[in-house]
Amino acid sequence: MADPRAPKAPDASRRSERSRRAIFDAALALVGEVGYDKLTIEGIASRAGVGKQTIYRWWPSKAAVLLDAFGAVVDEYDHEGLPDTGDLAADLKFVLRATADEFNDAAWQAPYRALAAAGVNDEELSRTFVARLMEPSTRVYVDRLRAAQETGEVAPGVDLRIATEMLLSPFSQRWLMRTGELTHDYVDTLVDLVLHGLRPRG
Amino acid sequence: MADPRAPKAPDASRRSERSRRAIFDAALALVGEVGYDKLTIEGIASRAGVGKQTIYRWWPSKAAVLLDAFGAVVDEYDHEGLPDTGDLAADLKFVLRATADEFNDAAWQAPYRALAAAGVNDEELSRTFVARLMEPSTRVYVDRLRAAQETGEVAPGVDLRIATEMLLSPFSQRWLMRTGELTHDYVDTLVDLVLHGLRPRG
Amino acid sequence: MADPRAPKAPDASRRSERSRRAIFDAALALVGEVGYDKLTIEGIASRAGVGKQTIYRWWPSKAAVLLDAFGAVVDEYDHEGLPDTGDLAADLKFVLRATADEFNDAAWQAPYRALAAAGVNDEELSRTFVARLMEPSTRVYVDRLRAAQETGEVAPGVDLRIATEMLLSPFSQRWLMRTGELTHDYVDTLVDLVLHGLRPRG
Amino acid sequence: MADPRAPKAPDASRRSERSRRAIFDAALALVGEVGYDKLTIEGIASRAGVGKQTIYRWWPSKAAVLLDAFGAVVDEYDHEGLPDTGDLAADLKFVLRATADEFNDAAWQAPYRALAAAGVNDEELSRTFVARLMEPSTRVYVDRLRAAQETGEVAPGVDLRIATEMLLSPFSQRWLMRTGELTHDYVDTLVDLVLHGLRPRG
DNA sequence: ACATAAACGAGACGGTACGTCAGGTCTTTCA
DNA sequence: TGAAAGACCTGACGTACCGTCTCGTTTATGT
Repeated sequence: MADPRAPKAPDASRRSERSRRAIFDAALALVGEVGYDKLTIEGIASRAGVGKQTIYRWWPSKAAVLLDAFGAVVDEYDHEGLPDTGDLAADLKFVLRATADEFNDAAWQAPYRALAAAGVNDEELSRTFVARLMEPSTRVYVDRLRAAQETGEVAPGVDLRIATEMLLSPFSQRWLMRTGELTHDYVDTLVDLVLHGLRPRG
Repeated sequence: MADPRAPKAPDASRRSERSRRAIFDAALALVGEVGYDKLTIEGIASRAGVGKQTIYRWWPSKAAVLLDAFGAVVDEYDHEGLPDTGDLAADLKFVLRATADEFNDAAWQAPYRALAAAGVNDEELSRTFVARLMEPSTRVYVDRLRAAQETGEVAPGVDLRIATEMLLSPFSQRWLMRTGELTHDYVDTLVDLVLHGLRPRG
Repeated sequence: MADPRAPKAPDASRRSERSRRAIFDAALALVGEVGYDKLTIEGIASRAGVGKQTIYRWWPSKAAVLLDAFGAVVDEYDHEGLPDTGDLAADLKFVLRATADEFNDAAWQAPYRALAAAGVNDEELSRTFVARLMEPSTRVYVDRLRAAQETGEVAPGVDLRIATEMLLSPFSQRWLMRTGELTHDYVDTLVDLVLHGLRPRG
Repeated sequence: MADPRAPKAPDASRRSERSRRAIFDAALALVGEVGYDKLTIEGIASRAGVGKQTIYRWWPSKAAVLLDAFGAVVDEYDHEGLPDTGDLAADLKFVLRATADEFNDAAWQAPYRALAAAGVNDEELSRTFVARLMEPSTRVYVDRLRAAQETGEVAPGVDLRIATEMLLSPFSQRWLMRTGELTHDYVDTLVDLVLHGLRPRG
């Protein structure tokens, strides 16, 4: 029973896949070239060889377009859990070093920064951004820490969500606010310091 | 030795203090009312009873106006160091609880969020933002931790800058990305977890 | 064969007739109310209930708008030739008296003056102004004088273009520069004096 | 007895002659370089090395400045009457040919055109323009024609003001509206045609 | 296979804000 | 105290995009 007040419900089954792809490509290319503030719907449409209405039909804002576009890229990566060699510190350092390298890659910077920034001012967008892009990566750390908690490497009773934040937030914050470099040394120091705090006491 | 290529250097000594104040008030009021994206230079000028050119003469962007405006407010606070009762955990919890309350205050939210977001996409702005608004607050934590290190509460050799990040970044990140509430309980748990990691090993 | 350097060619077939009309009406009304110098594109757009871009899309300047607007009004008049009763003097006086009355009408004054003035400083505009508004009225005089030349009322060999100027220029000049009134008496005297000069000699 | 409502009465005796000259020079130079529409008070002030207020103190508009500036130049010419060799046609042709050459000189064009155009839309300005610049040149023609009327070359009873208009208006109009060239041939034809009309009848 | 309805490309439209320019007023500083 | 310098408020400029709204033109079933 459709809401008769609804303005229009475009028929998703007839949607042009070609246009969708072209819009994603254009959006990602443009945000890298001109930055988020100068990214425009008209620019995306023109670069994609698409009518403006085709964008407005399927997305409510340029942030939503970019989120979908970036999400499509991210989804192509496998999201296996973290490795579990039995050495928690080594496992965390290994993955975080790889993540640091990723964040230092220019192709990721522009869209990720843009979306993070847009989310800061737009509550709904930030919820989607967190759920779609941040939560999946966060969860694997929580899972690995839980495994470590079960083997006694991490003290029982520690709030793993907060523990993960202690690990990932300094990392993200440094990058977002440019308060420091994301080097492998930094990652190692951070992991050691955090794990020390999580270790069973006494 | 002035740069002869400089387009024009307005004479700061003739600047109207009345206009400057009115612009700050208008900017802060408007960013709270309509949000950063709908904040416009024209809107600020009109609300402040000021010509647009008076804004363009002294600031390069709306972000710069807002940064100055918010900075002026922040500067009115005393920036004493953290209390030092000898109990590091208690001191940190006391101050962080107060900060949490501050961040939950709507009047602070709008401009701070706006500037953080703008900084994410604008390197130069982010440097100013960090130096002007974040660094002063961060430094007092570093100082308090150094004092604690000297009394042996904190292990020698710990990188205090990173330690401070472990404390403040999860806090900021939660707030910026809305991944959780800033409650007193959260603050207490975070402080305990972090301090445990900093404690001398034994 | 389109000029590829041309910036953009708006599609005239999609043009809104309603907007075009509204712009003409607004331009003519405003030039009468506030005068040419205080006539603004923004004012026209606002009065016409039209976006500024809709004006800039189709006209290069406010003078061009006004020229089209006034031209559209003028085109509604029939441009029959002058009457030919066989009495040249009477025919000229009859038409020139009517023209004098027209020029003394406030509704004609504002746009005509404005365009004449704009043309003085803008060569291209003046060419259009002359071709579109002045030439058609001038031609009918030349034609009538030619007929008179064939009947012998006007001396053969007289340059009819210059003869027409002798008749019309004093008239226009008086009005433009406000050096005198355009009365029926003035018209009669002028016609008599000019025709005397054109009469066959001997 | 000064009008106490008058906002301010600058003391003309203290006026800086140096500034006045510089303003005239700047105005005439600029109107030639950029045209009347792009001539600005700020531009004149800056070029003249003068404060804007110094212009506003002494003139009400840029047209007034230009009128004074051009008038000062014109006043340096002697305004003797027309020559009177006894041959009216020859005398008129001689002077009108010289005038045609003058009007074809670029240095005269810009300010004269500008003032004529400004006068079309501004009644008060046009009165001053006519009285200051046009009337003196016109009067010498009227005087010469009166002399001719007394010798019988021109029919008694002819309105000399209108006769002069028949001679000068076609000339000015051609130039203002660019409807034709001001050649010596043109001048000769015009003079002959007009004089024929003025000749005693019978 | 073909009718038909939707999505599509294109882009004109009424708007808002941009950043710039100049107008005319006012104040400060200097000679 | 007149003049230079220039900051100020005002308001129009011409441009860029916004989001909405037609226009024909594909395209993709569904009978």
